[in-house]
Amino acid sequence: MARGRAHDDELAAQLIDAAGQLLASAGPGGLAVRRVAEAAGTSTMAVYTLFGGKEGMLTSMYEEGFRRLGAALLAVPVTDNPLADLHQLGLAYRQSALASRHLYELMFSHPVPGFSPGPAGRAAADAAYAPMLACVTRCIESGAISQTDPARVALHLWGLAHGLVALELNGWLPEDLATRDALYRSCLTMTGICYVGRPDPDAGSRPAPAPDG
Amino acid sequence: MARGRAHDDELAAQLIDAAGQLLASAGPGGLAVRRVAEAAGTSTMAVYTLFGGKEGMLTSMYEEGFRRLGAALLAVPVTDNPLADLHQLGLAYRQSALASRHLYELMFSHPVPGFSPGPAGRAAADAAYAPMLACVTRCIESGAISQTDPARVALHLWGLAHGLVALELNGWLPEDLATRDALYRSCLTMTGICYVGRPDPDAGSRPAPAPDG
DNA sequence: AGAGGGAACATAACAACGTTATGATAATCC
DNA sequence: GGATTATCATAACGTTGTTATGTTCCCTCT
Repeated sequence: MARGRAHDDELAAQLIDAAGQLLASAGPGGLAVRRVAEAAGTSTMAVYTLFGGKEGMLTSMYEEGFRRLGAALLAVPVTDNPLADLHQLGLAYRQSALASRHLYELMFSHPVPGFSPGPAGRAAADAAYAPMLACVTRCIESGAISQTDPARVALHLWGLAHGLVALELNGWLPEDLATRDALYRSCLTMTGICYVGRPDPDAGSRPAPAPDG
Repeated sequence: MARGRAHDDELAAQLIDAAGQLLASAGPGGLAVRRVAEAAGTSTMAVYTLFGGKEGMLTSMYEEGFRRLGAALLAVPVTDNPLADLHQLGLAYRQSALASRHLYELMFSHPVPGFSPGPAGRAAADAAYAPMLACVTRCIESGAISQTDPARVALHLWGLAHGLVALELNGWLPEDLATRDALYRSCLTMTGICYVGRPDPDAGSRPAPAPDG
C-alpha cells in the first residue's frame, strides 16, 4: 500500500521553534495555533497532522523544555566534591529555568487550560532529574551527607529549588536580581547544611530505602 | 445626580461562589464567563458591571484564596514553642493549598492566560504571609533559631512549602497520600533543623537586616 | 515508466470563548 | 413625581481551537 508523503520533520522543528519564540514573546496567551502556523509559513492543519492538535504541540515543547533542563544539569561537571556539585546543580537548575522561563512554566505550571502531558513527558522529566539523584547518591556514598534515602533528599532539594524559582518567576521575590541570587544561594546552602552529619529524622519509622525501586 | 441601582453585593458573592465551584469542578479551562453567569442565574453582563470583566472576577477569587490561606495560618495557635508553631504553620500551609487547590493554582500559577493580579492581590498576600514572618521572628527572639534575617528564613520556608505543594499539585510526588504527608513533614523538619544553633552563612557579607524595611 | 492510492497541507466553515453595543428596567435625586 | 443613571438581558463581533472538504504530492505496485 502507498505510504503517502512522509512526516515533514523539518516543518515540525520549524513549528515548535516558532511556537517557542511566540511563547517567549507573547506569553501563553498569545500562543495561538494560527500564529504559530503563520510564523512557520504553513497553515493550521500542519499542527494537526504533525502533532495531533495544540496539545500535542505543547507536549513537544514540554519535552523540549525538559531536554534543556536535563542538558543544563548534565553540563554540571562531576568533581570529587559531591556536595559542591549538588550546590552547582541547584544553581544550574535555576539558571535553566530563568533562561527559558515560559517553557519552565509550561513544564511545571498550567499556563494552557486543557494541557497536561502524558507519560512521555514524565519520562523526559525523569531523565532530566537523573543527575540530581545521582549526585545525592554520590554524596551519601562518599559520606558527605548522612545515610538517608537519596530520593527523599533529592526531592527535598527539588522542592526547594522549584519553589524558589516558581516564586521568582511569579514576581514574589525582591526585584533586584543580585538579591534574588544571594537569597537562592543561601537557601540552597542552608538546606545542604542540614544534611551533613545529621541523622535521618525518619530512620526507623520508614522501610529500608530500596536502591533499585 | 441619580445613582441608579446600587452594586448588588449578594449577586457578586453568588458569582464568585459559582466561579469557585466551577473552577473546582471543571478546572481553569471550564471557567467560562457564560457558565459562571448561568450558574449564578444572571447574564454575562453582571460579571462586567460587578467585576469589570473576567480578569476582575479572577482577582476577586484570587483575593478569596489569600483570605483562606491567611485564615488557615492565623488559625494555628501560638504556643510558647515557636519552633513547633513554625512546623504547624508549614503543615497548615499545605493543608490549605490542598483544600482549595484550584484557588491556590490561581494564586501562584498562571492557569488563565492573560491574568496577573495587581497590587491589591499583593497586599492580600502580604497579610496572609504575616503569621509566618511573625513566627520566625519569635523563633529568633526566643533564641530557638540562630540570629538571622527573619525575612530570609521565612522566604526559605515559603519556598520549600510552595515548591513541595506545587510539585504535589502537579502530580510529581508519590501517589500515596500518607507517603506525601511523611515526605512533606520530614522536609519541613530538616529545613527547620538547619537553622537551630547554626550561624548565618551570610553574616558579615550582607547589610544589617532592616527590621522596618 | 506510469497509473493508483494515501497521507500531508490549503481553504473554509463550525462551535465556543471574551468582550462589546444596544435596549429595557428599576432605583435614586431634585 | 418626573428625570436621570446605573444595572442587567439580549444580541452581535472578533478570535480562538478544531474539523470538514478539497487539492497536491510522494510512494508503491504493475
